[in-house]
Amino acid sequence: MSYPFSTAQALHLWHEVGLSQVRGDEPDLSVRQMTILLSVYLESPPHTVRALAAKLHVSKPVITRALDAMGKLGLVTRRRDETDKRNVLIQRTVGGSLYLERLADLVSAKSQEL
Amino acid sequence: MSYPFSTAQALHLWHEVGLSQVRGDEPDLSVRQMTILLSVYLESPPHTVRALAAKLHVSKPVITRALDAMGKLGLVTRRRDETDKRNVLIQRTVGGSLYLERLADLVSAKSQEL
DNA sequence: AAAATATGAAACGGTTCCGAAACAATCATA
DNA sequence: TATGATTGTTTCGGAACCGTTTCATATTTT
Repeated sequence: MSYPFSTAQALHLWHEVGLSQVRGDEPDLSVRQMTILLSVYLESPPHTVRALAAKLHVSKPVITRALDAMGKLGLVTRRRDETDKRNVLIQRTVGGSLYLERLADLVSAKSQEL
Repeated sequence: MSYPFSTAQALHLWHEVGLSQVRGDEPDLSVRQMTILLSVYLESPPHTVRALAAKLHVSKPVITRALDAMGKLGLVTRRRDETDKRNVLIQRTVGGSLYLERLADLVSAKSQEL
């Protein structure tokens, strides 16, 4: 992107994307859940509960519960770390990839209508 | 903005803004609440519960409760419509303006770091 | 004036989330 | 091997949100 947003454009973009999410049938994730999901998909593994909690400045139970919820939606999976069985490794799924792909397309499309 | 986002840039922007919101002390609004707030501030008055519910494809109680919550935070106010006393007019506040101003600055700033 | 309509809020039961604390499992250390 | 740390989960009471239904008030229609 060559030029940054104006603040007015930023709000319009947020509004449009929010409208699409609220109107749509997809269950809309909370800001926390979405941020966790994006961390898992945009940053390099491994992803652990503790590391995510520290990164987002939230407690570990917040991460655990968000993973429960997103796991039910098929957006992430958990697996035990075999080298250190205390750890849980959060893994990507096809469903999560598709979900974020749709989000990215939506944002990208709305950014062209400014 | 001269060029639209790439989908990868869109996800990075969403991630960065989400991180700032989750980390910050501000209470983060739900997607629905945020979208209602943006509708009130970006579109021309008057704003009624019914119109907002229709616009977002949600039920009226969803709007009422969101207004309750955001009212407590000082982001919006309600006033009776004197010409049709069934209506409630949702009004902007200084607090709401400042809140969205901070959001806009955040998004605009993060969009420059892509 | 009476009945039907419209609007927003309140009540209800169920689900989800929160922070704090307690917990089981695993690892590291001595 | 026993003790202490570390990791993720669970539990607890409290709060918020959901959809549906019911309600009070106000307006419109007949």
